[in-house]
Amino acid sequence: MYRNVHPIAEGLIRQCGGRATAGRIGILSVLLSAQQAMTHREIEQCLLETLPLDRVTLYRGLEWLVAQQLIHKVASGDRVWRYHANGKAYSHQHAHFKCTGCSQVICLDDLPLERQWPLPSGYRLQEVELTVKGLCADCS
Amino acid sequence: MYRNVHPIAEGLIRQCGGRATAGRIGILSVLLSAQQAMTHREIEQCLLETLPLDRVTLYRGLEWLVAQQLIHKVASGDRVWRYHANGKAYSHQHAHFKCTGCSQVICLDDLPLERQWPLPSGYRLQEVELTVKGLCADCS
DNA sequence: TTAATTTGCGCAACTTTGTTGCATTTATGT
DNA sequence: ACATAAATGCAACAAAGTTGCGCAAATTAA
Repeated sequence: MYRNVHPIAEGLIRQCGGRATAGRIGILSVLLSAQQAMTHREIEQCLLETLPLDRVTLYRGLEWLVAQQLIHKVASGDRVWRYHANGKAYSHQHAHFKCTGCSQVICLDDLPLERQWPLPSGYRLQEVELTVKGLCADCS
Repeated sequence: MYRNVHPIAEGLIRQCGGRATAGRIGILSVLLSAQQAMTHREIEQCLLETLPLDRVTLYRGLEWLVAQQLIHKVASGDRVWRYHANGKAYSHQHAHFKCTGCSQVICLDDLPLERQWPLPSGYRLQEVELTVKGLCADCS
């Protein structure tokens, strides 16, 4: 399935001036064709048959892709990072929904985070991390 | 400093019908007199001289206090739980601010979380986790 | 096309955060 | 003070993530 996006992934990586290695292309392809944010584990599992990568390589690949802003990291409250490809739709700040049933994480684009958040005086806002938890359509 | 709150902590624990052990009283006292949410590490460090607790005991003490709703857990995106005493002000859902400079976490009571969050149809909301990141007055 | 160089990969070992099982100790009601 | 249920401490384990280093592969230069 996600093989279709290989050329796209490779193009994106080359545009960043980085080496287009099998690992990076594979990782980015998985994330590009994923519907939700994925954990390190899930990505590893997904690549297991076609491209078995070392844990460390996967971590470093993800780290690099985040640095290039091709993907972004999501902290969803269970001490595990999740990763999601940055489509045009996701280049801005956005909230996430985490299903307490199946643990899947999706992006909520409709939630406006660019509003004013009242902070104590002297405090400066940099980023807003909003995770709505609940049950998805399948689990409820 | 936090010795003053020992009797208060003990009272709160007894009200829950739990054993008033030195460990629980110590942990709750630290959190009651803390200005921000604290990590397991910070609490351990804080008790080191007066009441050196086993790591596991501390984890279990915190777990119990959370179950009794005397304290609450905060997930602040760095894979580390933080704990904060539940004053009256904190018994409702509220947001947190995490300083990207000094990593301290404070509670933001003014942010209304009880508003409507637009979710996909079929999705049911359970809980909202909102962390605003930025620089605190000291770090900016 | 080949050689040189830079960059990424894989392995092993380590760290941090948190959990589980079990024997011992302690708080509390009688 | 005594019995007992519950909390503690120890050891071992587990998951997520990081670091160092030699080797291999992707670019670049020749």
